[in-house]
Amino acid sequence: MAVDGIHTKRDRETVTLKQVAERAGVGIMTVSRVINTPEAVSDKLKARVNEAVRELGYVPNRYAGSLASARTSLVTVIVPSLSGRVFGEIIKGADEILSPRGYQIMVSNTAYSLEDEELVCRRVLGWRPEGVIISGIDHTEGTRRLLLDAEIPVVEALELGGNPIDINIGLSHRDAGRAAVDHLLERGYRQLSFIGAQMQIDFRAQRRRQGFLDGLAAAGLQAVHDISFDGKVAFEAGAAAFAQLQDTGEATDAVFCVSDELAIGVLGEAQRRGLRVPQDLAIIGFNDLDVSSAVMPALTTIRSPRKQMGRLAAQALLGDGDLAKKIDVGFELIPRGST
Amino acid sequence: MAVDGIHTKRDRETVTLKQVAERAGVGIMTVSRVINTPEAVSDKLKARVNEAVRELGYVPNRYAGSLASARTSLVTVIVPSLSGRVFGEIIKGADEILSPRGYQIMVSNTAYSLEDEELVCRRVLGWRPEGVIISGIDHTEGTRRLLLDAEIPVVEALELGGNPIDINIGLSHRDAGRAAVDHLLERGYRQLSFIGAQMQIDFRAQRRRQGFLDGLAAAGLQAVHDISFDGKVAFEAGAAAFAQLQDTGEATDAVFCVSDELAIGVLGEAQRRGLRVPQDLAIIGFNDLDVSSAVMPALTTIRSPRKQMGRLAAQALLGDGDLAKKIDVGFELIPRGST
DNA sequence: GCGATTTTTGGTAGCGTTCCCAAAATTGGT
DNA sequence: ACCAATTTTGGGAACGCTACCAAAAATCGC
Repeated sequence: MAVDGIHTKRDRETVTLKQVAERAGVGIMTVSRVINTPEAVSDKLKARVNEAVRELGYVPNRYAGSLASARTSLVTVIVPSLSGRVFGEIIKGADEILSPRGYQIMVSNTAYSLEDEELVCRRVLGWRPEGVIISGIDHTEGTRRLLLDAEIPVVEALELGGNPIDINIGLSHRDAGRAAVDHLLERGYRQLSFIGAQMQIDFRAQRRRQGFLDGLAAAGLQAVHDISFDGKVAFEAGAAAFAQLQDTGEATDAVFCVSDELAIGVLGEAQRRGLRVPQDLAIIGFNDLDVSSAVMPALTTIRSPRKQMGRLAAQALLGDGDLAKKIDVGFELIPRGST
Repeated sequence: MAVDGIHTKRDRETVTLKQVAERAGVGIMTVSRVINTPEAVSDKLKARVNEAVRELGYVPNRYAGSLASARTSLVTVIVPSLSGRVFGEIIKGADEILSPRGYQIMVSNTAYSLEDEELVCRRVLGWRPEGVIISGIDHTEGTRRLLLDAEIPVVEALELGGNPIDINIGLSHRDAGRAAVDHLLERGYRQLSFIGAQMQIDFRAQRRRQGFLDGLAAAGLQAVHDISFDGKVAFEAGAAAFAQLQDTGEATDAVFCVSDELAIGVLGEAQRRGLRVPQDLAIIGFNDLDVSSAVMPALTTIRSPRKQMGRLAAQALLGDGDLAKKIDVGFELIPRGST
């Protein structure tokens, strides 16, 4: 309990191994062993040491330990955003695997900027992680260089493709976009539109859009509207984009939204305007958020196994089994009421 | 790039200060200065050193640095869950303040268990954080002891009350529950019910319920239903709980849900059963998720300033301004279409 | 009961930095 | 040009722990 904020001096007398050793009347190494390899210490001393540890409230200093042993038990996860529901699940999946194995996760976010990613990467490598999980396959040359030089396993997660630094786990967002069109076409819709947001910074979203456009082209069609909303991905953004689309342009009978938030916003706005979904307007999203099945009609969407990707990424870092260097986790189109 | 998973030996030849110093033809301390206090080094040497740093791809080792300086620039945030939207915002708020000041955040989760919290706490203190943000005010004696002994600023966030370890930032969940009843009563509803989930482990939810019951009692009323769903907080849980409530019990004309997820689930189920909201049934939630304003009718709910709490917690750790030891961030009841 | 193993314990030398101080180089005044 | 004051540079001793090896204690076989 400090009186006023963080203090920087070495002013708190920390309890060290040596103090515990003195208190227990044993050598310093014995204390170290009680903590790290208790099976190598006699029961008698172990009891004495544990007693001293408890009395003094000793907590081993990881910096000293890691410096001496060159092991950090740290894995860093680099994501574009801390707030999204999407990345939380990746982190959770990875943590489920890593925590029980004694690894600590350190999360850093890049705010969807490749330059920031490089900065973050450099900063984070100072913590000498034993593995890195990083989002996406688009990085600056500097980032690639840093990661390569670190000589630790690196998993690029979420998207498949490019020239992987090391291990790549994800799915083809292009194929996902394509699957969305195919589904809409199959259902008989022909006036298709696209709604995205923040498209300049989200490469995966760009690829979903591209897949969508390609699919349309393959069917000899063109997008009626191809909107990228400037604001953040959010429910209101979807509503606003759809309002704009309806007010200014030609009629559309199906919309592919780059994410479920937008799709649900579109759904709300469409209903407000008296459109019947899916009769007058079909809507398909991407992500399968938990809300997506709760809205009415439930949203047709494409689910990516996010938590699974986190788990696989963690396992790949640990060298579990003989996981491939490239894992396509695929995606699943979930047809529901909105199409 | 490692061939197969994390390797533990000191087998990768790391670039150290010394190597950079040799390369640049300067003393080791000069390199250290170029990195930490560049203004104290002549331009000539600075250039030479930076060149060497770049050529060798040197990244300072934080373990050595922290061990020597007794500064870690680390702040840990302990939350009950990694997946919820709620805690992500706290973390984000804290990160917004701490990142620019050069602090790294380390997040750990307790899975809503006080015992795990103590374990997590002990583990995390090994990283010698310069401050701790921990969720809630309920902790084991051991946790309190650990945190007290660490002699670092500790912020207990999210809820106000108890006997704070150090700094306490939050709101009264009891008052929030109370506000919910008052609102419903004022709107003329009299057959009030409560729906919660995972109530045994979520102390804040318990207090909201208590406030609700107290408010009812104060008005000389009793809850028609008082349900705690066993599963996780989720949309379907709300739907299931409401279905159960409708099928088995007396009529209710208003429901207070311990969280918006449940409330939205209730809303969906009510509509499916042909109930008009808010005429036949009023619904009020807690949290004000982003979906809550997107559903139809929009959900009346109670908003807590989550991101703000994260920011304030971070500022309190930094000793910014002269923040009080106890900050009530309050809450806001947002009346919308569902009541 | 005694030497040969085997198990348990402890000392010492780093790990890669920063802090503290002293030495060297630069600057300024006259 | 010389001395004093100032700025810039570098050396050595921590920081708290683990790896490695040697010493001590316990165990075993006969």
